[in-house]
Amino acid sequence: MGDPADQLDDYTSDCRARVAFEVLANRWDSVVVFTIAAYGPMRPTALLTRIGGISPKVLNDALRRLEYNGLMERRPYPEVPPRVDYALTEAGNALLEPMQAMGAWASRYADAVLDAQERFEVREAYTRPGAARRRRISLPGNAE
Amino acid sequence: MGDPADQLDDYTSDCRARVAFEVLANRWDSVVVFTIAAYGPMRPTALLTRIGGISPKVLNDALRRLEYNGLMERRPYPEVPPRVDYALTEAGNALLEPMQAMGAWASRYADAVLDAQERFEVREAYTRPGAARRRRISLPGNAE
DNA sequence: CCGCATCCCCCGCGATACTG
DNA sequence: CAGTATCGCGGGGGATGCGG
Repeated sequence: MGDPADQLDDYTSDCRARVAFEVLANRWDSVVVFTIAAYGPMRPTALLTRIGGISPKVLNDALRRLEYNGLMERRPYPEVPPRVDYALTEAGNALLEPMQAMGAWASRYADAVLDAQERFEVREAYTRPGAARRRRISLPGNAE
Repeated sequence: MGDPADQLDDYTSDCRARVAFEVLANRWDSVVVFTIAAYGPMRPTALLTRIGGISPKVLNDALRRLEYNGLMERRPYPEVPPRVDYALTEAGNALLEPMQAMGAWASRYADAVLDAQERFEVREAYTRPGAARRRRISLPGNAE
């Protein structure tokens, strides 16, 4: 864990390291993983209320994608009414620690990011009046 | 760094931790950050050849987005022909360690991810013949 | 050499409505 | 309750061409 170049071939040749970011690249995937890591296997409805602000369809998309990527296991029970829950796989569990490292970075630098966006927009408005809007990072307190 | 619930409020309330993933959510952003972390400030053309497989336009998009998010600093020189280079900010540098943690996970589990995708598709072909194609993680050795 | 302007495609998000 | 079917929208990836 010293020289960044140690992992560099992972990017320039076959980019293996990128896999870690791609499996969490979508908006809700990391939220779902983290929630289940914190509370254990959960049913979709529980996730809906626990997370908040996510629709059933989008949650289902996320769960299937996580299953597809091997981070989550779907566990259906042969009952009626239907019951299912989702649990982390070994790979999903192993991802938790790196995710916490990213989270620690965020709690330290999230304000810096938002400030940078703010200053960038001011600067751009001055030098390029007609500039296209950029994609801000959307936080609940951030909503327009 | 023990209980995942310690960071959980970051997700359910204002989702601060998500910022860390959003700033690297796009395909090339992590590659660019990592390359510059390894080799120091670089000019766009150098990045183009070093990284490979990325077009000038897409690289420029990535650089501007990274600048917008406060991870990179654009440093133009008043010369002709024009010269520019990009360097990591403090926030960008601080991101390197968490990124390496993610990279370590990837080198351990990337194959598991690809296997999971493979098995998922086989399973799905059996139970849902008309299923829509899913978005595979694209690696150079992976290209169709 | 830098990077902007276009154009196209794909896909995730989100809302809504419906079935077993 | 779990999951699917649609539809619209927005935005990134990629290719190409132009201008400072």
